[in-house]
Amino acid sequence: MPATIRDVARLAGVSPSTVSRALSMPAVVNAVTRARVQAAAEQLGYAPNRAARGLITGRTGTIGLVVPDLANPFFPSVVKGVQARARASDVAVFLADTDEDATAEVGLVRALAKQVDGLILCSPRAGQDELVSVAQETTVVLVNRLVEGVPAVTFDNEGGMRQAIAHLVALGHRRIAWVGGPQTSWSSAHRSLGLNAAAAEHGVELVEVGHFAPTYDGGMAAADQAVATGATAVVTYNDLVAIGLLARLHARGIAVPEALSVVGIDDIAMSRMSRPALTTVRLPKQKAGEMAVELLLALLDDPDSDSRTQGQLLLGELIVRDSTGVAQDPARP
Amino acid sequence: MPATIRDVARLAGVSPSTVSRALSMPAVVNAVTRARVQAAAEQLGYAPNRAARGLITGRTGTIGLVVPDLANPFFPSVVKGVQARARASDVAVFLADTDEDATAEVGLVRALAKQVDGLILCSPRAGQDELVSVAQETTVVLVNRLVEGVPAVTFDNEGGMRQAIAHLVALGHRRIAWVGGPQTSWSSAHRSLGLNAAAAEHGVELVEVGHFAPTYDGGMAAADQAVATGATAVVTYNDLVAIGLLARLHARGIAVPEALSVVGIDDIAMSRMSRPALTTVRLPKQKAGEMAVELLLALLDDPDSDSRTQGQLLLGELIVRDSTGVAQDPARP
DNA sequence: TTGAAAGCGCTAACAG
DNA sequence: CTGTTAGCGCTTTCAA
Repeated sequence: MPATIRDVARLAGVSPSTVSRALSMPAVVNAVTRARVQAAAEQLGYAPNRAARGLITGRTGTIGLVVPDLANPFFPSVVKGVQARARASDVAVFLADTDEDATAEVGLVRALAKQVDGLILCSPRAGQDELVSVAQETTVVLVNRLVEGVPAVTFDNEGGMRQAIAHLVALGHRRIAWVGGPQTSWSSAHRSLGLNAAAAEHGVELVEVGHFAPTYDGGMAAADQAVATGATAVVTYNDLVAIGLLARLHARGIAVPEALSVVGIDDIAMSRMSRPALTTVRLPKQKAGEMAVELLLALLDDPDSDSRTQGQLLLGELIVRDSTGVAQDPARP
Repeated sequence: MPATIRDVARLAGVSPSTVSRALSMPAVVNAVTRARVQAAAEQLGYAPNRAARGLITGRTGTIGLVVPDLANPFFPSVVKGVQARARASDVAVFLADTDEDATAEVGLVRALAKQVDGLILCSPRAGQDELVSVAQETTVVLVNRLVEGVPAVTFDNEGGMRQAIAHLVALGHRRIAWVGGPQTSWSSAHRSLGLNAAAAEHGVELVEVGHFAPTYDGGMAAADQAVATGATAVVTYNDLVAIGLLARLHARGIAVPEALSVVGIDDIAMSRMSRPALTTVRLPKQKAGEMAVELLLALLDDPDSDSRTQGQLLLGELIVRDSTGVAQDPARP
């Protein structure tokens, strides 16, 4: 039986409204009354009932976070960031995992929307139109996805790919393969763009070897095609794919980095632990989660804030490990 | 401006209470009225306001889930299970990550407790007394931790260890090392117990090499001591430790499984991907999450249910991969 | 600066 | 089976 505001009021010898004010607009009540109220609240271990407050303010103090698959190590990092930042502002987080099901995602989002002040959708699989329509009904912040008119926190895919190419070119690679992610993936498309642009700038060849699942098995599947391109280096859609690719190369006896260099993207914890350790473009995943909350809270406080159109762009950082090395000189085979 | 129960009532030409009943106790209202109400609700896209409902029923339709560290691949699996099962019963999940901070954990749990119907604490780091005290204030289900009088879903550590030992003994190992987890870890203690019992039964030696962080780095740190025991096989606190240990063994040029066999516990996704692939005891992590929700909901419906005392014990399953092999015959060195 | 009163949206008695 | 009434705990006018 938790204490109510009336219990506090009675104990402090004031009215409930004064208690309410003393606690949420302290500036507006007399210092000594305020002290008395605070003491009473303390003594009773009073905490306002959020449901009751929400009923009247229309705010729940809760945000929703939707991710495609927690088993993908990319997402727990983002979730941690969201959590941490949300807690700092005393907002609770509803978490939902869609299991990579774009259809279920939309339903889930709509259901969640009614219970929260705002939503963070991380790498949503839904179509653009659906996202726009959801964004019209609720305050939404996207992470790792850009949709016209919807606020978002994204990674600088182009810049990251530019760094990867610069690194490989510096090592002497002249023919580089790209193992793309899912056909519909927003980030895969942008990574490809950045790669092509950077390759063109450096005057090196970029060979795309199609689309694969963003998983270990996807990487296993992609390996042989990557090898067949004759490239001396491969960049993959993400680290999981790179690690799968590494496994298949090992099975085939193809040495990394001696015969083929491999670069991943994300810098998940596993990348450090792979053999050889994986060169990758680190994305500030946790930071992205934090910024998404920040943006969402700002939007909630001031819906007309121009962050609505702007969003945030987070830079990636090239992490060089053992999976990239010097290309053989093609003149001396 | 979402539709309220009065909007629906007006459109259906009935009173708000009838709408309420038609929607939450359909059996008790006339079929044709019910149909009319349902149609009206549908048409207006009506969804009951949970806060308002909670205010009166005292139920929020929300449970809290607390984990020590989402970055540890064990936990996302549990979370997925919790999610899935909770969604099936239309309850939302508040997720909190304590960052392995036992002190913060208690505060977080207490704060969360006021906003939810019940709590699931996964591998809590808090002390036994604190857990008991929390359990007195709220409905709590523990996962992967046993505390007298608090309902729990746990894994059969003893049984799992028995399987691991049986496997190693069958391969000819006679001296087996155990790399323990954190000193205060409930599961580490029980795994040690099971290992010792099984070793005794089989008449083989078990050597404990102390306590290490339950991480990749912990495994790196443990490797040399494990080797120094002269054991031909090592069982580690968890897969992450095993994989770190594998890395250090590789660096030292110690072949696995030829020179040393390694067994992990958990079967995280990474275990399949390690080189060599890791033999491990698979724990039904997702299942544990599902069962925890199930138990919690049962307790919520019937607080006197005797599941309170019982809890659930989930069995582990030995998964044999390449990291275990036949021991050398000590007679023929 | 404080109190009284009204009401957020819903459900639970209690009549009818 | 259905409507009326009251009230969950809180915030917010409106007066004092």
